[in-house]
Amino acid sequence: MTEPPSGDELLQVLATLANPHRLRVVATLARGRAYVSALARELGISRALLQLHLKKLESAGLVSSALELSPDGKAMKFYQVTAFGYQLTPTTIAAAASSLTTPHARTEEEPQ
Amino acid sequence: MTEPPSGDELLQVLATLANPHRLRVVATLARGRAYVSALARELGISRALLQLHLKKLESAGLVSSALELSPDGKAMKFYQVTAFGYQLTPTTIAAAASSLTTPHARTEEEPQ
DNA sequence: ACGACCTGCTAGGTTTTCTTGGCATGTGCA
DNA sequence: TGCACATGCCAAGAAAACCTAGCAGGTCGT
Repeated sequence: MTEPPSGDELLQVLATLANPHRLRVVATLARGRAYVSALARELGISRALLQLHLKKLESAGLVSSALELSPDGKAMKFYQVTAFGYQLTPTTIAAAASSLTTPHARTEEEPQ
Repeated sequence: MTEPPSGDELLQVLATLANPHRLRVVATLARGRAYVSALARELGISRALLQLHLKKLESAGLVSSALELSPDGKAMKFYQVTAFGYQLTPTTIAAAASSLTTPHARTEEEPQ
């Protein structure tokens, strides 16, 4: 993204991409859209597993989906990558980290 | 980095940065080097926990350390960020994913 | 000797993530 | 009707990550 992401957004993107399956999903979709079952076959993983990974990728905004009807009437859900772009440097991380919502038990602060 | 990272390298970097504590560590070190105990106090986390995070960061090549002796003879381990830079786009991910060696990621040896 | 600093390690429990297998829905076609 | 294909969801075990508490070592100054 052109504007710097919030800490939480960056964290979600990083956590989402930090998985070999999801990395492959993004890589495969980068070469063209595909529907779930076909993608599962191409990647050699189960459909249930792929769906969970796609769910995470979509909730992180890295892929998007569109439910379409094939010519023979079957419902098929197509996924495609979004045009995301994140720069990972000490500086960009420093900027994002300042807006992290602390998941910290001890220093839990209340908005006064 | 300037040349495209391997899939495994990218995966390790992503997994390492996908943690709020480690994100804060990088952010803090980006403003200047620091030694472990001081960094732990500044971040408000235990030293043991910080050391584990620093270990991961260093093994991913995101920070580096140098053991130095303070003027009064105490050994202090200073950490600093490396000048890393990773671009995260569908294209760069597609390039990296082709060199992934982990469908089920079991590069660890069994404890015995 | 003691307290205040610095470092490093690890066993253990908790929490989160990952993965499988099953079951549900629906369509089209022989 | 039965088969092949598409979708979705969830329970529960397996695996990995996380964090704490406690141990060890060291130097310095009072």
